[in-house]
Amino acid sequence: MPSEKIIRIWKTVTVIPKGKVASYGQIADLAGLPGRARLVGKALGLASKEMKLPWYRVLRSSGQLAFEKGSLQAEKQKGLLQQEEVVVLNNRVKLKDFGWQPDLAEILSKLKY
DNA sequence: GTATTGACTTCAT
DNA sequence: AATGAAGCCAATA
Repeated sequence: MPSEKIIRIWKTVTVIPKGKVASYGQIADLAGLPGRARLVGKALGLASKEMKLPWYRVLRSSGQLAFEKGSLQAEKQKGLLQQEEVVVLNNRVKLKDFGWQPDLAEILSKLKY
């Protein structure tokens, strides 16, 4: 069984709005796990199969996709993002344009601490 | 119990 | 812009 922390990360990822992206660190923070960016990556890795998570909306803090350019996963992620009108160029997204800026109400209503 | 490993981040070259 | 080192800490081994 996954730990509570992992579950919380999954829930948090679910809250990312369509057409927006968030960084691993940001998700960690929102999940109440500051400094646990790497755990977010691990959580997504566990969930990638079988679950319907918008894992592809999670990027590095730089806006870079977490996967190597040209990799199967990177291409797949790019396609999924573009399906949501998110522009991906040279393996990266402009956070200035697509970065998610959550407000407190949105988080509280969907996560329920 | 210690050691290594990350779908990371930040700061410093 | 591109590395690299250090920091991070739960999960694995």
